[in-house]
Amino acid sequence: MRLLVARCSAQYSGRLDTVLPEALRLIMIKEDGSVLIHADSGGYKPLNWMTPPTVLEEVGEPLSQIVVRKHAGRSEDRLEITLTEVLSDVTHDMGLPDGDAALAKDGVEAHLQELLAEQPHWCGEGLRLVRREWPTDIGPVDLMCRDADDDWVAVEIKRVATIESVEQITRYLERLRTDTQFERCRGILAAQTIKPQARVLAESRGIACVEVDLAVLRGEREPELRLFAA
Amino acid sequence: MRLLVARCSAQYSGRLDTVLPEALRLIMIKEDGSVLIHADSGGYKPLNWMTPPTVLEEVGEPLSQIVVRKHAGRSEDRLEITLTEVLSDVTHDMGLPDGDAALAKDGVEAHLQELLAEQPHWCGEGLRLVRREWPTDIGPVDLMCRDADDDWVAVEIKRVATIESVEQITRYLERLRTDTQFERCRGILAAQTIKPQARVLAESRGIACVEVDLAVLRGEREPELRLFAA
DNA sequence: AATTGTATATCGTCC
DNA sequence: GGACGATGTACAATT
Repeated sequence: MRLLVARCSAQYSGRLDTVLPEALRLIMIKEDGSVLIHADSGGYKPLNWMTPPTVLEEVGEPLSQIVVRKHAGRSEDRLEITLTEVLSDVTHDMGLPDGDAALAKDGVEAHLQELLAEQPHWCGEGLRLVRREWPTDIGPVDLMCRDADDDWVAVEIKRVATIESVEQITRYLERLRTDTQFERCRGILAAQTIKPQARVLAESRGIACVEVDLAVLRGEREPELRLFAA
Repeated sequence: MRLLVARCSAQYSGRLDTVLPEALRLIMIKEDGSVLIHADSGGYKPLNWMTPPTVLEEVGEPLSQIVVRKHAGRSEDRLEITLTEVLSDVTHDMGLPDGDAALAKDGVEAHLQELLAEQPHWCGEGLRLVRREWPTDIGPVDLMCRDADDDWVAVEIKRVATIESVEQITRYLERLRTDTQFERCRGILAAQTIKPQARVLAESRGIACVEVDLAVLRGEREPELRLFAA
């Protein structure tokens, strides 16, 4: 990894065009060809960047320009960095990327689905799981269940439920209900958070909304009711 | 900006939980409290990060741990970085952020809308603009026009048009057509690129598709027809 | 290669 | 401050 601290300007041309006026910034060049320009503020996102695969070209001695090229579909992406003053230029050998050192995540939608599959009653009282990833010809229903009356219930699971989530389960229900077996099939939208507009749309379509809590699902916390029971 | 090259592991707990095993990485600490952990590959995105406002705590001499805290809603986000070997630790004073040095973008959806508002004929022959951002109670229609027959035409503008774009203009048309004044209102989807599936869906719904070229809209290039006229 | 779906999405803007 | 929409979304999984 090469780290350049330099006064620089940049021009990007690709999906759109950008101009970055001159200022002091960090230029990060990774072993795999990634190039990132970071300001000393602004969080997460680089001002300009290029993801691999790239071709780098260095111009001048001392270094006065870096051109990063990339083939993107039929045209070419190009990032041109002009350096007017290099304050620091160090390269660190950070070794080969270690596959074991990958980031492990916990608590994403897949986990939510696992937990709700094990405990479908959090989606609705009396629910029993029939199958996860129930196939339809427009995609799989996250959980297919039956309720206490033995009626079918399709559950769509999201970390954050939006209008689009409601459209999705609506499509599934529409599809399922063409089959007489499922013509009474109900829909439930289960999510860690449900956007207000999604809730309104869902309920206007007779789709129930359930907000679920990961910690509760894991048994790490009692349901909210108990908070007031003390 | 402080740049640490160190063998480190990290744990994040917030919207989800992540574990990052030990390896050699770059830790970037910005003046505004941003903290980013980058590997020597993988492009744009840090493995872990925290956006401002944050509270940083450094533990040990020599440095053996950095704890980054942040209030996120009702709970707390926490990033804990454990350092086992620090290879480099340099701080660069990069001066105050210069407002003039902000990134300037060109060619985003807003520009497309401006240009098409000035030259609506690129959306369809004989079109005249009535109003940009025509309000409906489910959101604004990008351009509301009338055609040569004085019929209404709603135009949805996208940089890249997808199925979702078709759904969006469909919702608008549905809404508009409930008003007898607009019951014959047509729809046009204008974009720099239109995904094949979006085109099929749009045309099956009687919504016209127009691919527009920024350079042509700006008069920097003749329309494609001329390319073959030489 | 193209499409789909998720994201600690991030980041504006508007209300 | 919350909700909504655009993003050079990025990125992975799947067809």
